[in-house]
Amino acid sequence: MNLLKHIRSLFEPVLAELAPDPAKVPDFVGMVKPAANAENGDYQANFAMPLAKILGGRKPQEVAKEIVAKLPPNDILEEPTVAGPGFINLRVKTAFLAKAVQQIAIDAKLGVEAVAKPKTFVIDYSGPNVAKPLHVGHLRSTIIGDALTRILRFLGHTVITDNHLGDWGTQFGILLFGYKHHRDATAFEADPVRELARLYVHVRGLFKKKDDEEDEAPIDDPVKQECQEETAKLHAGDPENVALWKLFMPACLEMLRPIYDRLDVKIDHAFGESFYNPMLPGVVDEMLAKRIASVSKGAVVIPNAKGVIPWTDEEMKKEEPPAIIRKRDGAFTYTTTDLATIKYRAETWNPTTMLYVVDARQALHFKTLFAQARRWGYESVEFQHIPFGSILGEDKKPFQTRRGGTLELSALLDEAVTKGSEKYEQSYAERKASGRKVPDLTPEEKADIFEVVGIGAVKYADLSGSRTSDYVFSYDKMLATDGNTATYMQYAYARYRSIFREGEVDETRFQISPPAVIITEAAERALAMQLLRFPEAVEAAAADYLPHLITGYLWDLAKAASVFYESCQVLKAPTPELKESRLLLVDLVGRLIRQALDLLGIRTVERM
RNA sequence: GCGCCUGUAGCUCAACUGGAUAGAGCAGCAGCCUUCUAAGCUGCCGGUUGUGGGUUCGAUUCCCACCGGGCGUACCA
Repeated sequence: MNLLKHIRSLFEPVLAELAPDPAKVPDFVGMVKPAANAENGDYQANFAMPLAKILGGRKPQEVAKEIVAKLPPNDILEEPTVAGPGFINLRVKTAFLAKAVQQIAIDAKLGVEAVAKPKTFVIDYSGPNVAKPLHVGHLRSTIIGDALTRILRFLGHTVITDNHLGDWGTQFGILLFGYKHHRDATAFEADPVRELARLYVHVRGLFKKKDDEEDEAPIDDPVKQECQEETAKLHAGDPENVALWKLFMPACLEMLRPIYDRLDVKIDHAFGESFYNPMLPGVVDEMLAKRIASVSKGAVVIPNAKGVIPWTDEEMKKEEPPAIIRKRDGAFTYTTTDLATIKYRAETWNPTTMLYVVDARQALHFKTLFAQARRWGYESVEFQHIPFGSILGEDKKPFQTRRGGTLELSALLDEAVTKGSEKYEQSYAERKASGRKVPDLTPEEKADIFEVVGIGAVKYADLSGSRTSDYVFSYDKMLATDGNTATYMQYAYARYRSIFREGEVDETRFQISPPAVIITEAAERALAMQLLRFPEAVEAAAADYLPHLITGYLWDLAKAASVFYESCQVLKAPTPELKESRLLLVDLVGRLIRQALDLLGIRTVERM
């Protein structure tokens, strides 16, 4: 049950009666919100002020009082109070809280209801180039895309994920060149994945570097030119190169496996660029036939989002550029591939919505693409670019290795796991030395903790900031044990879980027959309130594709749980009934932390 | 030039999309362990929300101008 929605629905009939324009009622209903300040209650309604104005300058306080008086009888809210310029302060009845908390205990989804009208989403994310290791640039797309997938599915939507692989690009030229000139035949036979990875790195090493800071070779680099020729031959259908491409592909896909496994990311499909390659001429023909595309300067272009193709130099300065779908030399572009992809996805899965979790820098590309795809015949599909900011180093410059190259994702994760393990071991030793309780852990359990903590830290850091802004990557900050971090949540989880071991309590029984919830202390009430807000957080996160609303919820939950845990004894509670009630609260905190982290793709451990 | 994003405490970030006295964490200061895991908790200090206008009962949020930062601007993806 979504408590906020529930309360809003109480006001709806009253507002419908009062508001002159029925179309405005949902806006007013939406002005019931969580209280900004807990001293003012649990929720607050802010619609009296604007409503008073519409009603011809009545006094807001009077309007507020009238609404309160007309509120239907219910067992949810205490008598609302009117304060300040006309705020209506709402306090949920404690008895209702207690009952509602008991109810979510038997719900596997902890109060989150399936949406009334499930949508079908196709989500495009991650999109690595095969034959090339994943690097830091793929991190955000992969993590955010995976989190959104989990969140939308949790709400009951159908989500189809499709990894738009770069499997037809210049990186294959590098492999083809390497295979032809530098391969170790026995090594390839024994382990093609490893040998191809070696060849890729080896050939990249043969490129002349522009300077030490850049990973790019100059255009006139002889090795690079040969690689490009190999790519061109592949695209032209050269039998030898096509055969080699087919030979390489399974190994290339295999190279991606470990990193996705490690990130706990599963993507349903992987229709890459190569899959769409045969469809590209048809796309261009169709666009020309429908008179959407035109020939400009030897290339075939589609108009910008405003439907304009700038022709003169003057226009080009003012207008957004068109998008090229066939270059002067006859080659197609990624816009062409994206159009073919839209067509295929629309025809195959008939989705309501297509999401593209892609770097904010490609905003213009998607703006143009979506506008023309609508004209092309897909106006009923909701297209959404889900942009995100760049990852910056602590120097505020694009995140790179110390030597300036792009950092491989596996190395980044290794570093996070290593740093996490060092911190953990140090803390573990200190805790033990000062006589505190620490769990006895096998080396395997410890290794698992390090992995869970390290990967979790990277993901949580990425997801906890607002999606659209750039974020500064810092191992120290993400692995901090205090503050809004994965480590903090994971530790809190382990701590609360330990109560059941300590008290030899089988907490699984709470899911079948939860005890009555007794709320006496302020900390218990505040925690109960927070336990019930999970649906609000999940629904808000899904509505705007903002995972950080879930980390925000987690943080609020964790703080409420801390206060409760410090001020209320659980195992030594004054009465058996209170002990049961508090055990249930602790169990729910644990389940909520685990579930919320799971929606973000982050794991927990039972002991740490 | 045009367009998009961005500017909040010393640092890293929030602020539920227009609501009440702008909140957290770190850093700094002062406290809490004969233990339900102290990787924890409590309190204090810290702000002209880049600047100046406007819209209105009310602006960090919306509009305009300016300043600073980032990114994008047709044959790479």
